[in-house]
This record gives sequence, C-alpha cells and structure tokens, in this order.
Amino acid sequence: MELKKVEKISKALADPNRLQILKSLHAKQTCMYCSDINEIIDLAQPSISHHLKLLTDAELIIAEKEGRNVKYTMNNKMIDQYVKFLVALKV
Amino acid sequence: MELKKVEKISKALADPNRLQILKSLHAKQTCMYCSDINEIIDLAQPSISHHLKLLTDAELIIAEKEGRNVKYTMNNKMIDQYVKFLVALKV
DNA sequence: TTGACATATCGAAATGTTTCGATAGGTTTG
DNA sequence: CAAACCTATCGAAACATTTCGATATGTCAA
Repeated sequence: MELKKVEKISKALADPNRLQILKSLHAKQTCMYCSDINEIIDLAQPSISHHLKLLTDAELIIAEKEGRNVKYTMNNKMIDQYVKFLVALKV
Repeated sequence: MELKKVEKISKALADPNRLQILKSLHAKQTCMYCSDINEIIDLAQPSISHHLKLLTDAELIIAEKEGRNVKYTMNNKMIDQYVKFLVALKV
C-alpha cells in the first residue's frame, strides 16, 4: 500500500467522531443510513456528511445510494490492507 | 484499547514524514538516532524533534537517552494493540 | 407538479497542526 | 572549565481541519 494511502486512512481514523461512526457500523453488524448516524453523533448534518465523506474517500466504508438515502457499509478489505501495512512495519 | 488512544496513534500515523521515519526504523531493523533521521527527512531539527515526540507520545516508538544522543526503537507491541482494535472493527 | 425529505456543497469562523529560527539544557571532549 | 555537540522548547507564521448556518441538489409521495 502506498504511503499516501496509508496517510489518508490514518487521517480518516484520527478523529473521535469518525471512530464512533466506525464502531457503530461494527455494532450494528449491518449497514447504516445517514439518519442513523445523526442519532449517534451530536453534530450538525453538514458535519456528519463531511465525516462520512472522509471515511468514504479513504475507502474505509462504502457508500451506496438508495433512493434519497445513502447506505454505508464497512469495507473490511481496506482495513485488512491497512493492517497488513502496519504489521509489515514491525521490526 | 481506548478510543482516545486509537485517535492518538492514528494522528501519529497521519503524516508523511512520520510514516517515513517508521519505515526507516523498520528498514534499519535496529535503533536509530536523531542524527540518522536528520539525513532521511528534509526538515529542520526542531521539526524532526517534534515528529519524534508525537511518535513517542503515541508509544509507537520508544526513546532512550544515551548520553547526549537519543536512541529510538520500534514498539511492536503498540502496533499489535492498534491492529487488534482495527481488526475488531470489521463486520 | 408541488411539497416534504435526505444528503451534499459553500463560505466563514474557530481550532489544531506543521514548520522554522532562536535559544535553552544537558553531555562529552579537549 | 570552555567549546562543541545533540536534542528539546518557545514563539510565531503558514497551513489544514472541524464545525455550522445557509442553501443547493436530487428523490419520493400525494
């Protein structure tokens, strides 16, 4: 994995609200909609949209349009790739 | 691992210079001194000191004083703990 | 087609991070 | 002890991120 990509993922993980979103996604074991996240995170709608964009751009989550909603799911593969890079850092 | 700690480690990993430092530490397979890092990263000495402090505070590396030098080594255990958290995020 | 709904984008303020020159604090060497 | 050396800290400038209100865009339902 490219260093640029590692940096992007690390940045996406470097915020308490975004970590909370990921934890909730894990807890639900399924997908989530923006509105679900609105109930969990105490931020205005544009802020949540911003955080979801960073997570999506880092490909940690996958966004799929469903009518006027957006469905988010965890991207296990990207976590695996990131983890692989980290493990390879060890001495 | 606490979310606060995950955030701190993610922040430490979210910078190209700090990633470069970690890669170099891995490549050397041993410890490194500040002066070694000065040769690899094109930044002024206070900046490098700052980056090393963030990595040390996140406990990704371990700093040990050796006379007027400081020896840095990779902290594999912290990487393992961080990875464990990430893997547990998967659905 | 109009109104209500869900999400994204814009612009700006507040906050946090990175970087450097200057300088301070220890440590070794002569 | 004095000078040279290595690293840390300080203060300030430049830059990036977070947050929100306002508003735009796209979608469904009646």
